[in-house]
Amino acid sequence: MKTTITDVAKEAGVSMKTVSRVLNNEPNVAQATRDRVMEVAQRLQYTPNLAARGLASSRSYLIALVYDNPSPSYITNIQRGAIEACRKKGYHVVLEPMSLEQAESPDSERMLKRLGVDGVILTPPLSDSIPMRDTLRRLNIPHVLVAPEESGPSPTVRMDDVEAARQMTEYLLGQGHREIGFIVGHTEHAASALRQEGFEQAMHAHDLPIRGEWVAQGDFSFRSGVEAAERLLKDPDHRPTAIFASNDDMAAGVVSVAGRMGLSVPDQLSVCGFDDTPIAQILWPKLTTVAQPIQDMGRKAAELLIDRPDGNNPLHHTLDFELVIRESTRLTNFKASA
Amino acid sequence: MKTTITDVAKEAGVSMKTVSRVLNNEPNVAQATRDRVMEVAQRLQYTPNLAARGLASSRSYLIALVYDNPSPSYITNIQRGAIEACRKKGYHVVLEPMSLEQAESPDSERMLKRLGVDGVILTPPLSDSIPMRDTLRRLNIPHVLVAPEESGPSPTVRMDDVEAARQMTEYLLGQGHREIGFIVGHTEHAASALRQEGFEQAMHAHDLPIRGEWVAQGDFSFRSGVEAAERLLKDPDHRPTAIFASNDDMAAGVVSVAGRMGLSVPDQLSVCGFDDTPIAQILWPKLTTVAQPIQDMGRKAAELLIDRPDGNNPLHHTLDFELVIRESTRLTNFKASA
DNA sequence: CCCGCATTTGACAGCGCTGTCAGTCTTGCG
DNA sequence: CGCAAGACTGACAGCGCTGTCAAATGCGGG
Repeated sequence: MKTTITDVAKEAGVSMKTVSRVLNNEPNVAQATRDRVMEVAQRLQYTPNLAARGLASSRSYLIALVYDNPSPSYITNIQRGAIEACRKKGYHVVLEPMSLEQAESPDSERMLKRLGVDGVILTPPLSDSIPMRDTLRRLNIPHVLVAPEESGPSPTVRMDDVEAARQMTEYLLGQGHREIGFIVGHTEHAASALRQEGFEQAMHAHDLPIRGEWVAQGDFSFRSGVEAAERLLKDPDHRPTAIFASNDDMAAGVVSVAGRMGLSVPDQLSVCGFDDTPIAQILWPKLTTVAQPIQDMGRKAAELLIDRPDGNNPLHHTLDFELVIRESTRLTNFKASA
Repeated sequence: MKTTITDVAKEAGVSMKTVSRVLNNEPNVAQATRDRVMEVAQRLQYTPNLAARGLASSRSYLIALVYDNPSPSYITNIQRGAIEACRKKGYHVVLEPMSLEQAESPDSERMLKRLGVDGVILTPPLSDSIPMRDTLRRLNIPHVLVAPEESGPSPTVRMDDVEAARQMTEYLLGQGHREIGFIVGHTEHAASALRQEGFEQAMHAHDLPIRGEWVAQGDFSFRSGVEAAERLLKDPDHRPTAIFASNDDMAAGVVSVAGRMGLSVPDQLSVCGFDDTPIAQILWPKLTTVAQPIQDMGRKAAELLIDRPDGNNPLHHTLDFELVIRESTRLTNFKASA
């Protein structure tokens, strides 16, 4: 037998509406009444019915997480953060994975309308999709982008990819490396270009050339890291002393190739990644990388959706990253010989 | 402006109820009427409102995924499968992570009641929690356990952990290994004991002793794998020729320790894991492991929840695993010397 | 002691849909 | 040709809650 708001109202000797007010923390309820209602609700184990609430108030208390991200650790972290924020406010997270093509087709519109979610969190690369964003705007669904760039009018939660890549490169330079290979990420992810940009900024700042043969294209997958590394390291007489991969999976690929080639990491080759996924700590040697505040981004995104900040608050939020120096990078040997 | 069922009804010249019938695939609608309604619904881009539906029919079209699982790849796979099944039937997946303690506290009850989900998928180790299962039964919420054992009246989707571990051990034995170390998984997971059981069955079948000093306790984490491996391999004069870890993360720990000790895998030490997580392919050498049909389990679980099979169908479903032989295991060298 | 205002409370409609049940229209068959 | 058993359709109530607006209450100053 479910307890309804009517039961609570009767038991507490007030109207349904008053109970509703108490439960929604609305003002203009006498403290005594409030306490009494709370006590009764507690005692009767009353739980409001989400569907009814949603129907009456046209809010669903549902936040959709829309993503097309193959990295389990990335999305579980976003999920964790979003759920954490939602829990506090009585919201729930529903999952709506969606390929880029789907997202840009009319399908996506139906899915979103049907559920009637109160907000949508979009993660890369969907957050870079203009059609997707347009659809959301047209449907008038509040949304927050987890995206590397602040583009357009939608609120964004981001990390400074350029700066992070710049600092990492600076670190490598500080370790004496001059011959640095770079592996670019998936072209569909806006972050890829930004990380590359950061890398190039640092190189330029030190008047170092960007050599075409030491920049390889990858796609964020381990396999692509392997292939890129094979290309970067194929000439024994002319190898970079360090390789900066745009994410950890590709860095793992580099480490793997180095191992196969008998190159010791970090003694003969420094390797660093980006993201600080679990693999960074499992790899041997442990990977130097950039820790993204992914969970915080998920949390922040959900918070922005729930307590819809009024115009005065900033639209875009940049969270802090952290360079994590582990064992896969070290002072270059070749410095002395120069 | 939202289109409601009334709009469609008017436009099609039928009653709301008939529209409802068409949309829910109920019988007893003339084909001509059905077609006309469908056409209109399509044209008006009508999408039923979930909340209203839920309120009227006391179904929410929501399936909750309740989990307390630290492995991103495991839960994303379960998610993938569940979502796939839900999509087909117009259901959605909401995430309710929950620690074991939470699950066994009254908190969980409120969360579940509040949402009013149509079903719950429970993954290990929550699926082994009696209080959690009791709560669900008491609340009369249909649920499916993704669990290694068929215990109790709740439908279960599982994999035969004992048999898988037995076969993997048989494989090692077939490769000539006799001195096999085993790393047990997290004690809270029922699967741990089952995998150990499978290992022991195979050993017994070959009249081989289970040596206490070659069975180490782990907790499914990389770190615990490292510690276990250090213990298993500490005596240079008395080492196992193969180590069977109860999951891939721990196996990765073993590989890492072997590397540090200068033991070549698989030449001097064969290592195998369990689960076939992404790391198994990233590791060098690639890990021999057991591929669990995790995504299929998620799908199956959701399907069972949605098309509530009547009593005649089997309650418990066992899906097939697969031994994945990669590069981390090989014929033992020591066989010849014996 | 009464009035105006702010605070607190409640009555009621209705959100968009589906369950129930009664009504109408076919059809098959004696 | 008539009638019962279906096939099909619609009217209506109401799911459990909140928004609106009106009513009641309390309080301080004239």
